[in-house]
Parts: sequence; structure tokens; C-alpha cells
Amino acid sequence: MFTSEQEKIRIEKLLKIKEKGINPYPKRFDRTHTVREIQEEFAEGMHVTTAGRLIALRGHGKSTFANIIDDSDKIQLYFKKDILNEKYSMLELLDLGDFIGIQGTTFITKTGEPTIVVEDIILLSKSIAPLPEKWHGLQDKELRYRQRHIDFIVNPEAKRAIKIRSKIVSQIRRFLDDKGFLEIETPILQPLYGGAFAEPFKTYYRTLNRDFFLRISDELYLKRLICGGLNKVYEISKDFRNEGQDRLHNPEFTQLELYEAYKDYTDMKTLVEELFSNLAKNLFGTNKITYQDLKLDLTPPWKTLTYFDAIKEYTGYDLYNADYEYLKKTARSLEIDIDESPFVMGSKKNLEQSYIRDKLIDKIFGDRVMPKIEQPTFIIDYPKSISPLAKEKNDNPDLVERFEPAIAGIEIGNAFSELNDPLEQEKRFKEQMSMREGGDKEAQILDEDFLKAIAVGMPPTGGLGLGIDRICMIFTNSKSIKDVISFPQMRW
RNA sequence: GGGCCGUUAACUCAGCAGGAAGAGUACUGGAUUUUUAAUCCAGGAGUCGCGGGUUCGAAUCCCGCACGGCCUACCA
Repeated sequence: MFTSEQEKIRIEKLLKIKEKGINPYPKRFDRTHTVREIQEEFAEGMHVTTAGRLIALRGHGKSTFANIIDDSDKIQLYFKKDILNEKYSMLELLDLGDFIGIQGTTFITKTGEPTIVVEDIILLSKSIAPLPEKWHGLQDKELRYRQRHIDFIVNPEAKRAIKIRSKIVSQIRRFLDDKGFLEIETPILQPLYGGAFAEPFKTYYRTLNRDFFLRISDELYLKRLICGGLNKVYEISKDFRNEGQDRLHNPEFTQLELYEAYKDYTDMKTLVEELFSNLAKNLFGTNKITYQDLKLDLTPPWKTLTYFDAIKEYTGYDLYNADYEYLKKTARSLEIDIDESPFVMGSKKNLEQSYIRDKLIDKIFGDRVMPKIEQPTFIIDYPKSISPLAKEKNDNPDLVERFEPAIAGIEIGNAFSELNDPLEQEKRFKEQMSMREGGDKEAQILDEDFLKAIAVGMPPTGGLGLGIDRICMIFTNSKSIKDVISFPQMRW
């Protein structure tokens, strides 16, 4: 296991330490200060006891400089033989990567560096496997994702993204809790999967002798809670989709879903705006952030653009009443490879013409419109056929009360005025089922338990889903979703 | 699924008109009591991703495979 030259050398040192009667892995260590506290409160002459990982050693014979790092804060240590006496030889048994505890007194060197002159030293944990090179760190992306702990040690940016993510999630909880929402956990293992268009991961539950699915969405269970009289509910947790991976998709990802009774999608818009500027202010103290090369302003109100106006604005084509032949022509002129798309080829299958049409429009939207929307924008009023859980618009039954917030070309969520008419919902499910029979593997499945729940009665309800990973990408300026996931999915 | 690129020391990388495996960091030994990418001297460290082929000779050329990255496709 530990076979490299350097590992063997370190193991020899470890044995030597044990021979000397020193425990290389003691149980605990009391600090008077963390490294951060020392840096923040720094004054010359402080007596401190602190600990951290040794990351640099500069020996000068009878004196040695070192740096320790704790969390993300560093400090310089100064070891002198005539202060430490026989303990100075302890340095010979230390390696970069070891955890040490020290007691000493602060001072400033002649070059101006806050430093601790060490009066006592204790080994807290011996490191066997060496850390990567100090200038370049760990560059290899495969190693960074597979050995994420090392990535976090040597690449401060990697750790920063994960820390900001934690703050975002806890701030979202605080924001919603303060508004009186209840956080509720619903099943991850589900006998049926619903609430989104996606292929699921499948598993098997022995006791019940049947297949289960990892959820693709939390939607239908949360809405059953609304039917049950819980008026403001949310859930933050993993959903799973058995699909491709790229810079915006990981097979398991974190969603916030929330539902609020007596509200509609316009209320959800306000909530999104409020949440984002709350996050921005708490994290950075400003609504203006930079993502990649884009300067973004999250200040409410955000721009609102209808789905078809957005298509017109970014492609130049008005597709609202376009027939299928015109759409195909448009798709080709936009260089969208429609022959590759099973839905477009669906004309060969037994699918509704209008459904194929709307799927194709949505492909044009996803490929050529969404990526171009830079500033925070609500895209509203989606076609009904691709929104089977949303309420129709009053003035146009072909469209629904739905929006997707877009930032920096990234779709970060989805919201509707939730459909609560059981008969209409049943009709929409049946349409989905016939699309499924026609070959659309992602069409939604009729969920009788859900239908029965809204048949008992669901109040008017606004619902919202937000992709937590993508929000974290925006706020941490990460180009890939992998950078905001502690352990991204890799082949084993 | 497709395309392009990558895989050489613990890390970052060179070497690829085929001819004895290299550098920096890290490591080992020595010198050095204010350095901070410390410095100076000496040294050790490799299944060149795996398998096959061509060749007198392959890290280098050819084929296959594995893993990864980027792009693309699929995908709310």
C-alpha cells in the first residue's frame, strides 16, 4: 500500500518516533487560539498554544522557520535550538503534512512577518503520504476530483467553493425558516418517479419484492403535504437523474423545492429575487457579482421575458404559431441537428404532432436562447404540453403560469402556479402516458396516489424548484458543477 | 454515443526526425541561529497507463484496451 520511496522513509521515521516512546497519534490537544484567532488578534508578546498542519520547513542549522496551516489560515513558526534544547531534534522526525501542536510567544520578524517563536512542540498526527509540489499544487483534474482531500489542502479555491456552498445552504434554510416554512423530508426511494422529465436510477427492495426508483424530483410528495394542510413546506436534498454528465449536470444533484399555499408563480418570482439578493448580501455584501467574465446585478426586480419573446429576441424567429415544417427549417438554419433528436424523429413514432412541435421549440430554446441570457431574467409562460403540472394562463390555454430563472446562461430553477384541478391533472397525465407509449422515455408517469391527494383538495399553490449546485456555481464563480460538489461522480 | 487531447519519479512537466530515461519541487546526507518559492554542496528515486505489433533496437511509430479532461450529443 505505502510503497513509494518517500512513504517508506516516513514509515521509518514513524517507527523511530514510537521507539522513543512518543505517541504519533495522540487523542486530543487543547488550544488557546486557532491560527485565525492569532492572525486576527495579533500583537507581539502573546502567549499562545495552537495547532495545524506543517506545510513548509526552512532549516538553518540551529534555527528553523516553518509554516502551519489550519483550515485556511497560515502562520509562521520559528524554532530555535537554544530555546527548545533537546526538543529541537524533534524537527528531524517531522515531515510536511504532519499535524503539530505548539506553544510559544508571538513576535514580528525583521521582514515584518507575524511569527510564533516556539517554546514547546508536540506531534499530533504523523503523515505518511507526501503532499503535492508546493508551487504548482495538484493540477491533474482527475486526481483533484478523486483525491478531493488533497485538492482542499493545496488548492484554497477548491476549499473556498465548498465552504461558500455550506454558507449558501444554511442561509437558504435561515431565510425560509424565518418566513415560516417547514423543512420536511420526503422519500428518496420511490415506487414511482415523477415531478420532472428524466430517466431514473432503478433499484430493488427485497422485502417488498419490487423495483424502486431514486427520486428525480420531490414535487409530488411535497404537494401531497400541501393537500394535507401544511401550508409552507420545503425540502433541500439530492435528486438523481440517470443521464449525461457535463459542466451543468451531475447524476446526483441538490434541489431546493418549496411550495406555498394561496400563492401563485408571481409570488414565487418575488421570493426568488428576495432569496438571491439575501444570499448575495450575506455572502458578499453586494448584489453585484462576477461570474466568469460576466458582471451580474442581482438587484430586484429582475427582467421578465416570455418564452416566445425570448426566442424571438435571441434567434430572430417568431415560433409561436409556427408549424412543424417551418420549425424544422428554423432548427436547421440555427444549426441544430434535429435528426439526432428522438423527439424530432418522433414524427415517425406515434406522438402528438403538437407535442413534438413543442419539444422541438424547447430544444431550440434550450440550445440557442437560454445560454445567451446573461443578466438575471425570468422566462415566463411556457407551452402547456411540456408543463403537465402547471396551471393554464387565463388568457391563453396553450400556455401555463410557469417561469424559469436564468442567470449567466444557466437555468437555475423552475416554478409554477401548481395545477390543482384533479380532472385536468388526470387529463395531463394521460397525455403524458400516451407520449410515453409513443416512445418518449421521459414523459411523466401517471401517479394515482398524487391524483387522489389533489382530488381531496389542494389549495391554490405556488411551487418553486432551485438547483442548489448551480446557484453555488454562480456565487463561487465555478465553471463546472464538479467544483461545487465535494465528491463529484467518477468512474470507479 | 461522437470528436480532439492527455496518461513519463510523490507533484508539476520536458523528452517523441526510433539509439543508455531528464528538470524543478519534494525526499536523503552535509553546511547554515531572522527565513518565507531561503541558499550552497552531494545523492537516491521510474512497470514511461495496460496489452499486442513493427524493428537489430520503442517512452517515441502502428493497433487494441483502460482511465481522465475538454468539446459535442443525449438530458429541465
